[in-house]
Amino acid sequence: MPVSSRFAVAVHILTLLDVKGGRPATSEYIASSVNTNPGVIRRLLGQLARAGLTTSRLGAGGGSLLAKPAAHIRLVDAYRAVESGRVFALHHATPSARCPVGRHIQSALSSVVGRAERALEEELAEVTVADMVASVGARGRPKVGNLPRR
Amino acid sequence: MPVSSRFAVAVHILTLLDVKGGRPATSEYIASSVNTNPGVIRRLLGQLARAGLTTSRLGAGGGSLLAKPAAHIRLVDAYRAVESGRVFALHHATPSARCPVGRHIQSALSSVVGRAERALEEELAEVTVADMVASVGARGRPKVGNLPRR
DNA sequence: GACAAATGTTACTAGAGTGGTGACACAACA
DNA sequence: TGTTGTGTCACCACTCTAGTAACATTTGTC
Repeated sequence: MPVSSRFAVAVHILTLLDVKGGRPATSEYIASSVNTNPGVIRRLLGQLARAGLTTSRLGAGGGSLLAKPAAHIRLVDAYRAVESGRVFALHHATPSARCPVGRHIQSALSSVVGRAERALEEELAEVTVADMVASVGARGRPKVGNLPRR
Repeated sequence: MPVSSRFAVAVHILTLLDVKGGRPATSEYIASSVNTNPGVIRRLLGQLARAGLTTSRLGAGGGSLLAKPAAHIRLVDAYRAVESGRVFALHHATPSARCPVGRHIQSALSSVVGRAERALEEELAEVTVADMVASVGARGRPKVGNLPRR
């Protein structure tokens, strides 16, 4: 399964933005914390902004900010913003319609796969960016979030 | 997220093997139902056999069989057999240790990601190959399985 | 008004993973 | 002994990822 790190970096970005607490963070600054290239960060910030999770200020003194309180941003929001949302693909070529299994396997599979993907997203919906800030332990400022469950 | 169809094809194979009910299925036959190349099927069958889900008979009249009753093979077994089991990757390069967020984000993330992946696998553990046979509607032979939940 | 600092976007690249294809040694049955 | 079929390897084209560079545009500051 080709696995991407975009979700991990997106959560890192959002956590960092909250820790900065209102001061805009430049892509250069974020990139140095993530240990990657500013271009990669800007690409992800573009997706997060399109999803309404971040905003940015152009020009000198600019940078990115959270678009809403960290306690209102769930990790599943970041996930949907930067990933396709599909963990599984069905068959590339449609199976043989002459075979009883081939004829119905895809609809049977897609219901199972849908439940599994939903379970994954529900788990990501339980955690907010504020929770991440808390569990990262940066920051004294009292946050709404509590530690991740369990 | 790079998405593979191996799980879908693996479930297709297992379902087909049970429907054949004890008669060995050749990779050629399976490939024609899946609508792909016998080589692809053999590659997957190798992984399924290594996981103890299928066996095969060499030589003329040979082919593949389920290694245990369909009701005892859960879809999560197929998933673990043919996929990496990782839906998410953490950062490629380790984040900056000089940043409080960078220092702790990976351990915080891996616990969240672990829970999400576990939730996905738990959902796949609820369904057996026998369930798939039933919901595909092939076969009158009474099976243990019942229809997928919900 | 000019300069510097940032974003937003595009394009290119190397590397990895996927699945399709062919080839071939080996095993088993008739 | 010939045929059938597995198991395995190698190769290829395609796609996705992330790293990198470049550049127009916007904004703040002197």
